[in-house]
Amino acid sequence: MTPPATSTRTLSTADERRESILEAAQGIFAVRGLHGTPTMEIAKAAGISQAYLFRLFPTKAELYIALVRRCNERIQRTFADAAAEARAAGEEIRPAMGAAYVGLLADRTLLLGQLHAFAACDDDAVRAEMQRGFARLVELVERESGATAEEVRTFFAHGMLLNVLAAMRAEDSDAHWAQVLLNGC
Amino acid sequence: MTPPATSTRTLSTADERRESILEAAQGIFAVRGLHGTPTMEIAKAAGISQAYLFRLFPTKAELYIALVRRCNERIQRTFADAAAEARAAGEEIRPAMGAAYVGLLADRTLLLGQLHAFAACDDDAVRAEMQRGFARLVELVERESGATAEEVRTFFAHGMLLNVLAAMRAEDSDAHWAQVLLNGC
DNA sequence: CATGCGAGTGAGTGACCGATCACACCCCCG
DNA sequence: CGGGGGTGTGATCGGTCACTCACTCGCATG
Repeated sequence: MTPPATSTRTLSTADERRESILEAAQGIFAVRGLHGTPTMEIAKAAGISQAYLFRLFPTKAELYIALVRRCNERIQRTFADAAAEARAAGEEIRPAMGAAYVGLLADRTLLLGQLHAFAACDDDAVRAEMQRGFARLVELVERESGATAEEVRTFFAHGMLLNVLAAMRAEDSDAHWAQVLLNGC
Repeated sequence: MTPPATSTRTLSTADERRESILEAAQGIFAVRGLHGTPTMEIAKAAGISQAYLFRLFPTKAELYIALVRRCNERIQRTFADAAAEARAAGEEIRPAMGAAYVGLLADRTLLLGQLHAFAACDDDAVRAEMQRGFARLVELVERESGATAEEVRTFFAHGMLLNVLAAMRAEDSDAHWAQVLLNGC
């Protein structure tokens, strides 16, 4: 069933392929979004044929949703880990979650991917996945940080601002507006 | 040149058509975005043939950019008017801009359209237009309201949060996360 | 070695979409 | 009334895209 770890396989298992496809797809979808990126580009980036991509993900939409779920789970896990570590070390939770947040910002494709996921929310399945992700994340932040509703709201608001600033490439601009809005990151 | 106002014209001028196309396009593009919406749908919504749409806007991208510019100008004008009115009435500027802001929120297509415009920022021309719009808006808010950089940042951050909440249809949800994030609108 | 199964692909197919073009129609002006 | 310029359309084209199918190959097992 499971090949030994020392195996010199040239072929991958389907699960390994799915994972590497999702990894490649994240970088591609993050630039042009669900409707803007052809499946051929993703297949190329993943190093497989387009035909095989469609065997592993029966539909472009299903691939996209799997990617959205993966990103949401990654964000969720990052925050949960940070909170758990702080709690175990007897440190304050709130700054730890802030730090985890800043760490996430380093990944530009995550921010852009999230923005495109919001834009793709016209699709029912995408919207359901995003709502589910937000629900879990808000719950986690509230429970772990003990912040008030207004604090939580401002926390997420600044996150969304960073999404759009990433899309506009504010970091590459030294214009006044970019300085003002990016200040504090 | 200009037809008399009492004319019983059945044909429109090109400028009138362009305007009604942009009006129709806003509602359509706001749902599925630049890459997700076919030009045929816009032509249908505007009540003209697709061929004529392409005569009035030589390219789908140019139509989209004209729309983005129109939206930006509308936002800009709304804020400027609110500030001017408050100033003339001797009232405080900052609450007036907040009120103008809330008024803008009533138009869901404006929020969704802006979100899709951010997502379309991979296109150089779209990004340039959005940067220009943001630059002018930040400048206006700063100058008129006299807010600090941090206040301006938080102001825009909450605006961007409302964009994504509109995309996720948080207003139609009575879930906890929606209550928390929408509270105060 | 034989055989069976999962990994992987080249070559399509039908549908759709952006863009074009030849042409019809309306309206104003001399 | 005739003609010219602006409004508007039907038909279509070239290209692209999501998705399919028939097929090959690699590898573990007996």
